[in-house]
Amino acid sequence: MVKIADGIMDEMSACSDQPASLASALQRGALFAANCPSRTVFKHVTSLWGVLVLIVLLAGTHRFSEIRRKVNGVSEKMLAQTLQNLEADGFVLRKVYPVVPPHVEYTLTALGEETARHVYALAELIERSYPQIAALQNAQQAGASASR
Amino acid sequence: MVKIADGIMDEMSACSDQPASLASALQRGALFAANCPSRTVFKHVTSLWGVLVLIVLLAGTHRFSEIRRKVNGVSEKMLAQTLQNLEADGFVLRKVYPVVPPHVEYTLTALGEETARHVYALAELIERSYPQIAALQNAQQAGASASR
DNA sequence: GTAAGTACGTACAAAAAGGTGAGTGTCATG
DNA sequence: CATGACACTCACCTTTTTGTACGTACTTAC
Repeated sequence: MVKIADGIMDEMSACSDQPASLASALQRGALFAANCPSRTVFKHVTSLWGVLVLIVLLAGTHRFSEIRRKVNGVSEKMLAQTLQNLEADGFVLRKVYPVVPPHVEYTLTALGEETARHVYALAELIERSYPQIAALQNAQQAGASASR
Repeated sequence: MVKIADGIMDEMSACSDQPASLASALQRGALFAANCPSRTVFKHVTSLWGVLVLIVLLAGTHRFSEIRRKVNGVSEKMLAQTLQNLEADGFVLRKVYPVVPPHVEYTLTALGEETARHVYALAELIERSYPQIAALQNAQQAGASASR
């Protein structure tokens, strides 16, 4: 087994509730402790809509309704919320042109692009291996129905 | 801007509801279409508990309560559910020893290890860049309160 | 003049996720 | 002899997330 996870493991006990002395630990995040702010950021990028938006924006700047058309099934409300979160976290840049039919453009920041590439790699891996997964699930289902 | 997202973009219109002729397209997943099964798998690995469990298991085989102790804040119910999902998707292997105090071990499969490495890379990136993100959010908050 | 597009905000309702506390059966420890 | 550990499961409840439908302010197209 790999041992690369030991580093992040040591941060587990960080991120407690004491306000004064542990401020730097809090700043660093520490995904493993409960009630940690970095968990929120993580949820923003790994939520389904967050992921899909990041992947769309990896192809270049888009307008609101362009994203909406590409990401099938997202409601306007959810898309607006997702984009606001990603903007607040510094992953996307929002540029408003004060013209009469509103025109807003969304672009990835440097951090957003790096994040999106990781997310994209993960999405691609799952897409690639989905046939195996589906086959496994069918096999398990068949086995379950055979055993009852 | 990068153009690597164009490949997955072409799959957007796949994954429709027709049962017969598009079975192979359905098998391939196509994360971008609505109501697609690969979205479910994706949600399993990118949910907060899913992520943390994968990272813990990257360090090696663990028992149920070991995982629970390492992943702060997870309830027994959620952990059981998460592990069942990951097992059904073929990311973790569950090995039961039929001994008198129950003994169950969880290990990553090959697919699970590959996935976990991607997830871990993403988590590490966010952890690393969290200080910047927090600083940005504080700056935005300060700007907002200054403007009102 | 009516519809549609643009980029959202808001109110309400539905659905999903998550927490809580109990119970299972056996054994080791105090 | 009572408690706790083990690995869960179940029923019930609360919280969070998400969807739906509508409104906005203005313009272009039919």
